[in-house]
Amino acid sequence: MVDKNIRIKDIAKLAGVSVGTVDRVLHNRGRVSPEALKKVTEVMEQIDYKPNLIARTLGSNKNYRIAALLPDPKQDPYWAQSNLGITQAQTEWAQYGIQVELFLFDLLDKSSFQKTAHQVYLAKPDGILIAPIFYHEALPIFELFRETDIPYVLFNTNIAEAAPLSFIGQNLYQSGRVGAELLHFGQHEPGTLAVLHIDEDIHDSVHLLEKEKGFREYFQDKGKINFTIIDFILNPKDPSFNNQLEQLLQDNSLRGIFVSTSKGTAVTASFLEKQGKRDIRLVGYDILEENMKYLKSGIIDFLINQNPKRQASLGISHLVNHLMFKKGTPGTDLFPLEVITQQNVDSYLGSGIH
Amino acid sequence: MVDKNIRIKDIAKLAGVSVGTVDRVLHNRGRVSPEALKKVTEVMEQIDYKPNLIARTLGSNKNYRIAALLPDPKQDPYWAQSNLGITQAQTEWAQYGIQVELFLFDLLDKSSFQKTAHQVYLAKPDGILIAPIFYHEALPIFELFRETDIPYVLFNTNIAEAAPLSFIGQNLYQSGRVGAELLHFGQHEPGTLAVLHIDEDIHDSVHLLEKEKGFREYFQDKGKINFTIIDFILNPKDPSFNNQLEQLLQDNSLRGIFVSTSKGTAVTASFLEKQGKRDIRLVGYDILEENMKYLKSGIIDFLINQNPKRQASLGISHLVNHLMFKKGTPGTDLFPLEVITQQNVDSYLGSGIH
DNA sequence: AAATTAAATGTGTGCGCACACATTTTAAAA
DNA sequence: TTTTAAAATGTGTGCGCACACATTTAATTT
Repeated sequence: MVDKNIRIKDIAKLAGVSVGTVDRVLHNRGRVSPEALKKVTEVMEQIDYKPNLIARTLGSNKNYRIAALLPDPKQDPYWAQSNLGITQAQTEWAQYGIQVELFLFDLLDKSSFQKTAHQVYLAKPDGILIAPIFYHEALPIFELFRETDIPYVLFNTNIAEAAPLSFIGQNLYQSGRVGAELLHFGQHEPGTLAVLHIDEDIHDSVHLLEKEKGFREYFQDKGKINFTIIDFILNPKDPSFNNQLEQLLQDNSLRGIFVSTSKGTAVTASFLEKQGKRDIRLVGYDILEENMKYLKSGIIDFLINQNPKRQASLGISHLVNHLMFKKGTPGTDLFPLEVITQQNVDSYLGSGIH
Repeated sequence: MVDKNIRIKDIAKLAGVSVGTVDRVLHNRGRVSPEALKKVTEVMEQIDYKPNLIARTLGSNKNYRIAALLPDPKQDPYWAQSNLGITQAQTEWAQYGIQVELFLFDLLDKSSFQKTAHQVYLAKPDGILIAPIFYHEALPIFELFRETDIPYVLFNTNIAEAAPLSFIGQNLYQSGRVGAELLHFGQHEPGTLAVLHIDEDIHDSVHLLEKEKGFREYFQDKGKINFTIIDFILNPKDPSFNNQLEQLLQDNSLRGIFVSTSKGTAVTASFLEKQGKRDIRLVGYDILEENMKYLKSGIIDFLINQNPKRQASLGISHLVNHLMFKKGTPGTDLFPLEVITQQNVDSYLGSGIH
């Protein structure tokens, strides 16, 4: 038997007050005399009290409702992954009185985002997880959330002005640099490198351009002037989409393509396969079913994993930590820029936690 | 307010017995009549009861002692990382009455391993985390542990006959394949590829040869006969060590080197730097301080991260889950084969969980 | 049938905390 | 000074579970 951890009761005894008073000081609920406050804080300074989070949760037997606001998973396999992460977190925390309500909006419709966000507001949840992919529409929503003092966690897309409880995502600039590095690696011949932003909507152009910035600056820093970098913003729904890609392939000095979106990666890979262009290096995003197929067949060379599933599940966990355990959460949680190859992709599929 | 989770009390009411009886059934402590047992199990089958793990820990207010058996962290930065993971887990769980005792042995001395393992046995801990790097010496130790019914978790090195609570580590064969892939990538010229096993002791030769097997089979599967693969087992303490490496570099068809150990990676990188050989691709293991330096300067091209820190901390967590929460743990927890590059290495340093 | 023992079942307490509520102390008003 | 209100402090209960212990019931023995 070793020295047990210090309890509230111990602090109370040391300070010569009751547990109630200590409790009031700890949670600054007021109704404490200056003298009592002084005595308790003095003890607290000497002893480093770590509340038993397990007992805390049990003691305050509350039920929390968390709202998750994200694009409809049916529209995009990327968001389907995010949704999976939320479902996973949901079942994990269900037994502790945490319920997660899904609020889905149309990926291609800004007004749908606004409308659904308002529904979240009206539902008055205890915490919110949000993927704010529409910058301008999101700003007033955050104002709303702040008014009601509901803590909110951002994931996937960061918005500087949001001031959330925490942001979970990746460093997009650095992500672009990694993409550049992977395209550049072992390329000895000079030539052209293309950056493709393939999206049905231009909503997160800022988002994508951040990656491109990193991509370009990588080469600037390397001082490699023997590569010409070109970029395109393409809409796969556009009738001229295929033509545009074909035109790109006309350039037979084309060495590699960096696609900034997960969906675009599969589209480009499919196109390259049909054209029989196996010598052009392709770097894209995320371990989606389709991407994995092309990775294994060698069309895609590298994927950068954004880990949407874990981003979402960790977002819920952060809210739970904040609400239930009253634990501090990191302001920003930047995920590693995981490089996925043909040979290591399977090792990423197994365990969910990593 | 939603439907709360089912409690033991609820099951008792449904089965028409007392909570004590349900408790006895749940933990099969015996002293239950066949009829009562039947009634309870019937209810249990209909209702899927999930015990409140939080209340469980609080209820059985036990203190657990966990022993961690691993090489002395002072001998090797790799094991220093493992040790860090243990320290981290230690502080995380300390407030819940979990204490972790370190048992360190000499990395180069098998008898030291045996002796220290015996000390662990005599200490009679409630759980054991062990890095069984000496195969033959470890086998009888496991026998001992099994006799006393102390649960033990293996990390770093897997031993098929060990039958542990769980193993935490990586698929070494696949790791070798990833190494091969990274060496092969973008190599158009035929030439020689070297596999280097650099270790002061040959203890985990099996361990290392598994990586080499994966490495070789990668090329066999690709049908690439334009690469000659050679391998060396080297001891950095050997006076002829430098000579042997120099001889290797004589071969100017040498395209790349795959080093199977983390320490060996730094040693090789240092050698290549001194020789001014920047055109030879180098793939090694782990984000150690020294390796990072060579990665950033471009001597090392890729590192495969074994994540010793997380392996160790997760090992402790698994034991805690087993002992304290009575949760099931996965029999094997294979970590992803993380590919570390110049551009993504920093993203791995920040957050500890990932 | 009463006494003894064993098996089965039920009850009560505490883990550390949060929070409602009771009680005491102090200050302000009558 | 007594009454009333407000502020400060203390006490008690429950969260869900594990586990020790008390009680009841059944099976043996005397």
